[in-house]
Amino acid sequence: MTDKIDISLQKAQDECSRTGLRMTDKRCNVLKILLQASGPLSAYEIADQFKSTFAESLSAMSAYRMLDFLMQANLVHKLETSNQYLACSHISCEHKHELPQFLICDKCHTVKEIGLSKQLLKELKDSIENTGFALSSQQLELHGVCKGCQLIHAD
Amino acid sequence: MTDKIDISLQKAQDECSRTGLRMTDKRCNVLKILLQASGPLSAYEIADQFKSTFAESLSAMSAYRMLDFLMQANLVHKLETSNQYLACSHISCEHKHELPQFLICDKCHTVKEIGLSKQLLKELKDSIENTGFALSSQQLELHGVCKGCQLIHAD
DNA sequence: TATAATATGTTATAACATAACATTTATCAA
DNA sequence: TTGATAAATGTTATGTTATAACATATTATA
Ligand SMILES: [Zn+2]
Ligand SMILES: [Zn+2]
Ligand SMILES: [Zn+2]
Ligand SMILES: [Zn+2]
Repeated sequence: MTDKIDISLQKAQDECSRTGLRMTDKRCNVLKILLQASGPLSAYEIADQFKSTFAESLSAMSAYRMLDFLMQANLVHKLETSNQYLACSHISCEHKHELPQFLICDKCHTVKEIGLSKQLLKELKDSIENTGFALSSQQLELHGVCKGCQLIHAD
Repeated sequence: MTDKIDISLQKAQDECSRTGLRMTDKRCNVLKILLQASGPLSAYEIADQFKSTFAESLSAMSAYRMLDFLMQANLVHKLETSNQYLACSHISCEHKHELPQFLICDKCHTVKEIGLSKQLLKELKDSIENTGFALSSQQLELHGVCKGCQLIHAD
């Protein structure tokens, strides 16, 4: 049985072939680590996990370079508010996002990549661009407390 | 003539007195540097400017502590996407913000603290909280290119 | 195969942030 | 006023995140 991670890796490979990007083994394994991770990881954590998972060295410097590649390929996002990296949730589906949006739980540190309504995003975009400011495709990072943690830490 | 910076400093003092927060000379001078700055500054830049402006030492460690205080007092904001600090634009007015919003120009690095409409913020908040996620008062940091830079760097 | 371009390895260092403990200054009860 | 306490600041060390610079290896392609 091929699981979701394998499907995502295959899709990532295919997409890179199609667009002429070079998905090397190491880059693929960095992506694999992020796909398997239960939450976002720092570049140094990724390098450490790479070493223990694949019994192969990877310097933090290399991790940063591979993350840069994966971000350019839209396979990985960086959380700018926490300096961590995560695999895009939409690799295995066809869903394309112009403006990724993340809900970050400050208790358990899980991150949910959500899709706000087109309507709402349009209003937000219009409202900002009316001031003359040209938005680059930047993401929304919203912090708070997830459902699970609200139940646990009810105080 | 008392300028806007002096008014802001006075207001900050008053507000601290009222709420029992201790606004020391050093803290006040850190705020002054941010009020005078043409853009957001890193903690280390603040320490450097403090030294040259007031001919008095300030370690980066102290700068961080004073920034923490000023943020708690809602006089200073931190840009989480660039690790920089700036004075709140609304010290001298009565305007209170629950969710500060920043437009950050990636060319000239100026930052504008804006106020999106209550209506739009409510829609955004509702839309997120419908997923069960409880937003903490987090800010929006939106990157792009400001009006001025669009004219200059038209390419 | 020779050449160039790209990817990765390696070392050093810059930039951002916190920990831990000492000293000074402010607050307040006796 | 003074002594105890708490808060602020000084100081040093260290942890964390990120980039620079140059060497070597791998891949593409002419
Ligand atoms: Zn995504
Ligand atoms: Zn949670
Ligand atoms: Zn503000
Ligand atoms: Zn600009």
